Amino acid sequence: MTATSVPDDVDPTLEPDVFSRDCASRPVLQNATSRWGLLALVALGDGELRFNALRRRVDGVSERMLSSTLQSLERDGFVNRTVLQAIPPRVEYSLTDLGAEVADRLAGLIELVEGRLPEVRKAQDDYDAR
Amino acid sequence: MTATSVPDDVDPTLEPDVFSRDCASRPVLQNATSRWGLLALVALGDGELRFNALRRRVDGVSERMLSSTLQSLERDGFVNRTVLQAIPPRVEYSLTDLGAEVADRLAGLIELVEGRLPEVRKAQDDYDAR
DNA sequence: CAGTATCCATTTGGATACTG
DNA sequence: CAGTATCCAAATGGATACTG
Repeated sequence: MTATSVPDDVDPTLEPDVFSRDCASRPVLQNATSRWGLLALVALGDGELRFNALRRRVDGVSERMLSSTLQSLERDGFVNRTVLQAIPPRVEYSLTDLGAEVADRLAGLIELVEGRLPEVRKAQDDYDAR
Repeated sequence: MTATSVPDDVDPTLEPDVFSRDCASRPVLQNATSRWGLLALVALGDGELRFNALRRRVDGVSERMLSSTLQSLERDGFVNRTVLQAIPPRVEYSLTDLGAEVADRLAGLIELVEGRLPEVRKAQDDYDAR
């Protein structure tokens, strides 16, 4: 065994391991799977959308939360923000290549959960009945 | 067109649509993709674990959060909780069939994000440099 | 239209101590 | 060992009003 002063699970440049406390992938995953992040990514998977169109699609999201969610997704490289010079202002949101891959996986997850929802409801009813 | 007093996007028994505000799949997805729910599910994908073993695997989770996370996952039918009568007490956590399918998808998502982490870091640096 | 600013309520989450 | 109970700090999230 060789002695080392650099434990793998703290070095951010080698072999990311999400199970380690400080892994950089954790906050990225949280942005992508957050309440509104997940829905925004999947909504954009069907094509680019402007701010208010996206807000209508993601039913229930406030302006503030959609705005900050999109900023996080843009920062992580999942979403492109394109400002079109015009009056009134137009801003188009679209997925990057990476964002599209993430969105595909999330769409699969949603499809799975929606499809098995009766099973989930049953489990919930059984659990609550105890 | 036929008149109806039951809009599809509010009736919870037909065609769940996650984009609708009251869709029952939303809280289920949030439990599965929450900060600790995602890690617990994927950790259990490698085999059943006892409470403290799971806690060690999911680095950084508190007892309280792991406990409440597991309760949510059990309620939704993703996790089985088995109490083995013994002293000291033993409780085994494992995935249901549905939980295993969800965990597979989440593991794929994690693998994707970990693998593309350099790309994400680059995007973050570019964004922060503005 | 596409946000930002402000304020406030709710939720989440962590530390610690304790129990069967 | 496998939790629960309590307390408190911080983050999340919503409503509303306002701006370029």
